[in-house]
Amino acid sequence: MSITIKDVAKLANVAPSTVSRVIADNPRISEETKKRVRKAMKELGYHPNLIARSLASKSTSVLGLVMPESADVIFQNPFFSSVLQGLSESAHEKMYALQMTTGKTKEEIYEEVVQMVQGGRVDGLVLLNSRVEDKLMSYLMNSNFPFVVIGKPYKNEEQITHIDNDNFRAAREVTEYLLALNHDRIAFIGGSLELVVTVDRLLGYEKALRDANITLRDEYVVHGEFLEESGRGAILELLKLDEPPTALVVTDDLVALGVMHMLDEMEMTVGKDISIVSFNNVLLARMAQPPLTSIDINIFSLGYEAAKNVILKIENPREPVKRIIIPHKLVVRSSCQKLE
Amino acid sequence: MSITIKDVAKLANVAPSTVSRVIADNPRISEETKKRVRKAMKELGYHPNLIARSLASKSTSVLGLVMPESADVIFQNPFFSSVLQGLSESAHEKMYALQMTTGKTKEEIYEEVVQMVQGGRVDGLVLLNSRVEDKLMSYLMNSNFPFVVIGKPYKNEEQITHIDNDNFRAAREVTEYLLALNHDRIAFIGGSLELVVTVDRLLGYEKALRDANITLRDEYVVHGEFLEESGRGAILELLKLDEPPTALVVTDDLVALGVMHMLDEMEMTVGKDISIVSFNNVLLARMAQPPLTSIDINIFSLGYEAAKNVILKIENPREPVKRIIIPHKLVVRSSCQKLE
DNA sequence: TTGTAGGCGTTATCAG
DNA sequence: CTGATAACGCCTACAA
Repeated sequence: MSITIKDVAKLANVAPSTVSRVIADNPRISEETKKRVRKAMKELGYHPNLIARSLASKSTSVLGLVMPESADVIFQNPFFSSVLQGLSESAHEKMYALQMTTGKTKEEIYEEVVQMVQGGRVDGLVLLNSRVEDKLMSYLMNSNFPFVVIGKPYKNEEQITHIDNDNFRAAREVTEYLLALNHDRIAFIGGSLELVVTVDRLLGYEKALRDANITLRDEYVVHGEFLEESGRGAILELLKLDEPPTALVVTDDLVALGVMHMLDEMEMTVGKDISIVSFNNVLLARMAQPPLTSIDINIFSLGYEAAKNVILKIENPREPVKRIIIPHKLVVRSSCQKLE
Repeated sequence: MSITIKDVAKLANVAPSTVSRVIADNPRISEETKKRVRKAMKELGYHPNLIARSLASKSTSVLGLVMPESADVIFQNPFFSSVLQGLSESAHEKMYALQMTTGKTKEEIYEEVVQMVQGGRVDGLVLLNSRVEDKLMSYLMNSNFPFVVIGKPYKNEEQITHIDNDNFRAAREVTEYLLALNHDRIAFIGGSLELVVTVDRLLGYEKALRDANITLRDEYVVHGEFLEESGRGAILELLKLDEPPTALVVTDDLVALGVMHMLDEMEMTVGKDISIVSFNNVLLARMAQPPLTSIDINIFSLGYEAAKNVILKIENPREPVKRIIIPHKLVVRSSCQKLE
């Protein structure tokens, strides 16, 4: 039997409602009684029952994090940790707690989210939008529940607040970087095409080539998972070609690492025999051998801004829809060489 | 205004309490009314209010994850992702949600935990026990609240259920492995000595040397953070010695990577000029150049068993204290060489 | 400035 | 097998 507001009230010789008001720091309570009540709280070691409070006030101060389907892939990627760190820091500043979904399939996650939302367990959601997630988003839009997505929503882009990089431009820039190094046989190794981020980056790559009057070749574009394994398969295909590429745009550091490993087994030297640029600039990029030139997309900020913006939405339901673009930056290391 | 149990009751022509019983699948309700009630729930799109349920039943089906202080270090380490994945999977199987602390300092985290516990927000806790955390643990023990720790508690080991590896033995084994390769100048690069895991591994290392009749040298033992940077500083010190070590036992893959990087800059070849074994066997170990020989400590299982065992404690308050040892395994790759 | 009373949506206890 | 009714602990009109 734990200490309730009534126990405090009794000890302080006031009504329970007064105690409640003191907790909320209601200005209409005299300083004197506030002091008395606070003393009683201390004495009894009182801590408010957050559940009861939530029930009465219909708000929880909890943020939900919706993991993408096939979460095992994301758990492997350092990207996730950094987003989480950003979310955590932001949530903490605004005194929100963080709760995450644990489901694996799309259906499980959908059910979990509905439970969270209808069950009143969270005040808002951050979607780690990986796959196209139609059903879930339309549900949330219809129920008018506060949420933001990290990445670009597959559709209804104009009606959903989202935090993203300008992936199109970033990809164009890295490709132009390679072009400036005199490469013209540049291949693209991407994640699943179901992901908007992959598409954006692919388009940026294509745009840069087209602007440079270089014909696009289908054989130069391959796809896989955001995992190290997929990099290995991809590179094999590319090197079998009659005119193998001299440079690679890889959409993820982890994949790039797989590529490099494979290349190494084939006795090709990255930064000499072949050039690589990749995306995300996680710790691995710096630690790779040779260190990878990579686009830093500021992952922490993606998370930080995401949490900040759901909270904005929660606290002001008429907060406008926003599209927040986190800046990126090319970090040049030594995985690329200038061609003569 | 959302659908409540009363609305369902009205539509199904029963009392609210009956609806509640149907939700709980109480066997004393006739199949027929169950069917009727369920139909009504479907029709109205009813979802139970979990907050209200929690208030009435005094249980939340939520697990709390207590992050270590200075969480930024752990966020950088792939170790964390894997533990989280294990926790998530286990929690999901038992239909528990997962909520994590977001505080940064020891004090903030303590306050957060007290709020969670007294506030009734979680049914149990998993402590990612990094630093010595006296105050928090004694609070939890005194309040008799269900919790387990991942790693070995600094004290009260016999009274706290914890999930750990046999780090002493693991360290002894890797050291013996190096000894078998004819190394006798073996150094130890460890994380903070405040961490029990570091101490255990150091002791194992020392034991192996002593058993082999090799004198311990203080200069051969250096410490840092569980971060890549600390590896760099550590190795510099060691190589300045008159008799620099020929082999290194490093307590974390990330640190080992830092070491390797530094070594590389100094034009020393790992696996030839110097041998390295490390701990954890995260993805990076496999991807390193050369691939790192590392002790696989089965991180996923640490998380999985942790969640499983708090839940056991929650559901049976008289569950005995347990010490669960997750098996480890030396994964030999190519970072070590046999000395002639 | 403070107290009273009703309600938040469930579950649990007791009757019947 | 089912229905009232009283908690659960807090918040918030409305009164005083």
